[in-house]
Order: sequence, then C-alpha cells, then structure tokens
Amino acid sequence: MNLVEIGNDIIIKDLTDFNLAQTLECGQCFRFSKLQDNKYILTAKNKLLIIEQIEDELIFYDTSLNDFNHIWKDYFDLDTDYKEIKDYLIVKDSIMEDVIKSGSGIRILGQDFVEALISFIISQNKQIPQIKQVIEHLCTKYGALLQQYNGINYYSFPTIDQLKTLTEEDFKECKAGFRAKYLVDACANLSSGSIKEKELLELTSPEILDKLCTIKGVGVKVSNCVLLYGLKRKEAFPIDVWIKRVMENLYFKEETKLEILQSYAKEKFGDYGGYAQQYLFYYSRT
DNA sequence: CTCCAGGTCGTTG
DNA sequence: CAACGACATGGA
Repeated sequence: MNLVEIGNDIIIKDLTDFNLAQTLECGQCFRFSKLQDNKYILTAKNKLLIIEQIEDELIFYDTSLNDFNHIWKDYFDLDTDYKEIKDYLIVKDSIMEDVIKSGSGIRILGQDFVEALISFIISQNKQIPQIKQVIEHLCTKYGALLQQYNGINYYSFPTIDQLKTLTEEDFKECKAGFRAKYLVDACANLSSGSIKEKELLELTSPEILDKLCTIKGVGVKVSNCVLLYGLKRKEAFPIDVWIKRVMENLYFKEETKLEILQSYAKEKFGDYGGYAQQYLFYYSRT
C-alpha cells in the first residue's frame, strides 16, 4: 500500500478496485453524508472521518497513522485483493461480468457488530433514507458527542451500556415504530451476555445465524447482514427484495423461493457470496 | 387518500 | 409447513 503523510492527513495512492461513493452508497452502511462529489463525512468505530477520493488517491483528513492502521485500513477492507474476488466470480458465472462492472469499486466495510445488528433490525420494511433517520435519532439522543463540523454536531453510535437502559417507548420516540420491541429484545440479549460478539466469533456461520435468529425481530435476512457487515463473514448472502428480484431476472426468469435462491448463491458464489451480493444489490439499484 | 418500503411474527388453512 | 395479514412511520 502506497501511503503518504502530509500534515495531519493521510493519503493512499495508486488505489485499484476502490470507489468511495459506491462503497458508501451501496446500502451497507447508514451513517455518512456527502459533502461534495467524492467527499464524505462519516462516523464509525467511535470516530468522525472526513474522506475524499480523487482519482486513484484516497485522502483521510486529520487522521493519525495509528487510527489509519488500526481502524480505517480494516474498515475499508484495504488489504483485500478485490481483483482476485472479481476474477473468481466472473469465472464461476459470466453474468457477473456486467454486474460487477456497474459497481466495480465497491468495498465491504468492516462495521461494528452492535451497530450492524441494531441498524439492520431497524431496516426491516423501511426505505434507506428512513432507516438513516431512525439511526440518527438514536445516535443524537443516546450517542456521545464526537466533534462539531461546520456547526453540526456528530455523535457516536450508542454503546450497549447506553442502549440497554432504553425502553420500548424510547425507541418509538426515535421513530422505530413496531421495531421498538425488537430493539429492546436485541439489547437485552447483548447486555445479559446471552449474545456476545467474542463468543459468536468462535462459531461457524450457520451457528451464528441460528443464534442471532433467537432475537425477536431478527430473521434470516437481518442475521445474514450482521454476519456480512458486522462479523466479516464474507460468505454470507443476505437476500432482500432487491436481491430476490435481480436474481429472478438474471438467473431464474420466474418467481423463485428464498431457499432456492439461497442455495443457488451458495453453490455459485461460495466463500465470496457476500461480495457477489453487494455487486448484485448495487446493480439492481442502478 | 392509498400504497408501499434492506422483513418478521403470529395466525390460519 | 406454506400462505397471508399486521405492524409504525413517512414519502410518493
């Protein structure tokens, strides 16, 4: 990796297979906003980051080398060879060539486990702009103030210690609607230790999926999102309405049951299912 | 006003 | 066990 420090900024040069806008706007994360073309402000891992891509350079503004090495390199999946992943997918399935072309700079972000779980419980039966709103309400009310930028306060995602005190009414005030009781149950599971990230990491993906599905309001789709975005299980293949539609159009040409789609993806994309899913999602939305 | 949205639950046949 | 409506909220 070609890294340069200039003042308080860190610049990564000669990037390949990376597009910041695609990565942030492909629906995997919710806590970011666009400052200008290819320049974003985002909060993750208890930090505020201003980041810009100019051609094949990525600029991390006001970022220490320590934060880059320990947080952002991993968050943006910069050590993964996406060329190899794309080649694998295209060899397995020629249809993927066009699909990947549409979002060829997507990276899968390494998000916080609790944030991914809470966010994707909120996501059910909601549109992305509204998901973002509910999450922002939650963070503004219960997160810690990180920093002010251009007169706007930016907050961290609440910790489980903060979340565990919230009632169903508190979540409803954040406009979570009928999901409020699900969020309470998720937080109870997390704070009681009945679900612990460290213990999940020891399990196989199917075992984690079963465990997550014991939370009220968490089904197969949300669990797979948590596996992929919050626990780095790159074989996870979450199937939502968009993925269902695009797979039916590209591969089946007719209505197809979830189980069929799921096993098809497993056979076709294997350990790289998560990447395939992300390319498919982006393709189907553009 | 009606319809529907990154799903899941509880209830029916 | 497959099918179906309910569920809060807000935007089209």
